[in-house]
Amino acid sequence: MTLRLYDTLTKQKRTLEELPGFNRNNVRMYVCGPTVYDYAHIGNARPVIVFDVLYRLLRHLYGAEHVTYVRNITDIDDKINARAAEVAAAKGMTVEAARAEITAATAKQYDEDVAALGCLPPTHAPRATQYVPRMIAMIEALVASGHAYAADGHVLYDVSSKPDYGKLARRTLDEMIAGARVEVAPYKKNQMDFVLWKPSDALTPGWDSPWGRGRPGWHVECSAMGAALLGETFDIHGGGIDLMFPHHENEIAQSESAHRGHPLARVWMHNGFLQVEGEKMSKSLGNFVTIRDLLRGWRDQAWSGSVLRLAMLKTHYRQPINWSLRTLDESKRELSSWLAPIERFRICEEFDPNCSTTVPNKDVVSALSDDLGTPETITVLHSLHRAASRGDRQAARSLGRSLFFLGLLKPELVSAYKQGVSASGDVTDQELLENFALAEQLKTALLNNDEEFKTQLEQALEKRNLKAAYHQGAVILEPLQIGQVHKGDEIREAIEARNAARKAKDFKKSDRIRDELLAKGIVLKDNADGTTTWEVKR
RNA sequence: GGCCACGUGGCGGAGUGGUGACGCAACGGUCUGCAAAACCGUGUACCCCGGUUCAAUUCCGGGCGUGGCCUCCA
Repeated sequence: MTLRLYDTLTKQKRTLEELPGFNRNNVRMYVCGPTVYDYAHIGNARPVIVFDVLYRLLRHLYGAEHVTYVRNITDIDDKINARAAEVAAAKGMTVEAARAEITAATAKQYDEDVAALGCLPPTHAPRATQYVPRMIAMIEALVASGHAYAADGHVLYDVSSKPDYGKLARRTLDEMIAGARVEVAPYKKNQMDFVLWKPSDALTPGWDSPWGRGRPGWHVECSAMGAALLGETFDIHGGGIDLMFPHHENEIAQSESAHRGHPLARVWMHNGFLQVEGEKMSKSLGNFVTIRDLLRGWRDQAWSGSVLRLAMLKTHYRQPINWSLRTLDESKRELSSWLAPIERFRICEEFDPNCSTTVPNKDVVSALSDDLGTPETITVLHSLHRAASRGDRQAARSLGRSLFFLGLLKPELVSAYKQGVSASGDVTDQELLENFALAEQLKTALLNNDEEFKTQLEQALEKRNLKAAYHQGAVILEPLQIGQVHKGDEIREAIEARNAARKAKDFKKSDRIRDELLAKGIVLKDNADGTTTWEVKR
């Protein structure tokens, strides 16, 4: 299987294995991670999910031990500093302590959010603060080679020192200057020169350097971390399309200049933007949605991380995506329909919940190998589902494995199946997903010591005849003990009474029972095998 | 103002120079006492105007619309 990926730098699909220097025993990917000063929003979720799928594909193609994935955490940043100054003043602590507190808490939240979306942890998640000496060394090298200059406490990259500056954004220096709308700092030689190092005052976190106490510029953080963990040239560099300029352009300039012209990445990948209900997502428009919001409940519904993930993968990663309730709802429907045969054939029992990967269907691999064709992948899943629904156990197995591979079927969900949550016969896949979403929320509540939210969720579970058991940070849902009076028993009794009436051909009575349940929002289904199941009316 | 994407049926969303992916919804059918579910089946879609071509939704040019970048931003 050859992997082809669209390279933003050359504007064409490249076959990874044919690129000079590619080594299948050492495949390296760098993706720009979050700046940790606030909750991650669903726009942030897109690259994380997209590149997680790529990471999984690379592990499958080349072996997990041969793939290194770095996703950094930016914990040096002026937005963070601004917030740190506020917190420091309010709590009477140093700015450095405040900065550390804010970034640690936000990074933890980020990890939880991303895990809920079914993403594997990257091989390395370096923090900028751990690499300041590397950054200083890189800046010194740039000054020494004439690509950078110190001025007025700052160190700036000299864009005129690199003739091909602008090659990623496909803009010449003249075009950039023509379009620029920013005031030019007086110490800059060229208008487009960007900061590698800037001075910090007493109220701003800073590190000692040859140019005085200061802090690195944003772009150099990624260049230094990438080089430290992946070497001068690596295979794939990813991120959102909005980072293409200036961030990635500047990374290229710095890294290539510091590394004797060696290219930074063999392939540059950029995911498209996300809108909410057709509008740009912004706090001022009031349509700003964080990952956390969605997992806790959005538009009066709890959404499982798997549903969000599927909704994100329905659109090809380079296309713009419109985030809407309708798409989420459809994703939920599709995912639950896929789970039906998996449950019926007890496919999950074949999986090892501790195994992070499993062998997917070959058509899935083939679709993904053509520039991450997730829409085509979903088509494959549908056709497997169709075959499985017709009774093809092999197809059900392949579907299950593929969903597992794609991160759409999580080990925890497998555990839930194994725990028999769905085996009682009166829980549908639809509900199972909802239960699972509750379990995920519960996990979040636990991690945040949010007792109120936890109690609220436990009550919601109780209404569904479930209770939560906690084992080493994992949440496992278990059916309530038999003997307790709960809704499920009432429904079961009603179903039994109705089936008795049906047997006696007293359809008037049986229909009345069904109507009574319907009035309570319970829909009955008489299955082909003679059993009767119920679900909550949609 | 400069640069760049995108515009496909009721909805989501692929793809292609010439027999209408795929899903959701809708409609018809099969099955079951009836429903529901499940299964089977059903669609004269490619923003507008020119051009190239035997043939364009697909290529080229122009227009309109939406969005992004040029400033922190996934």
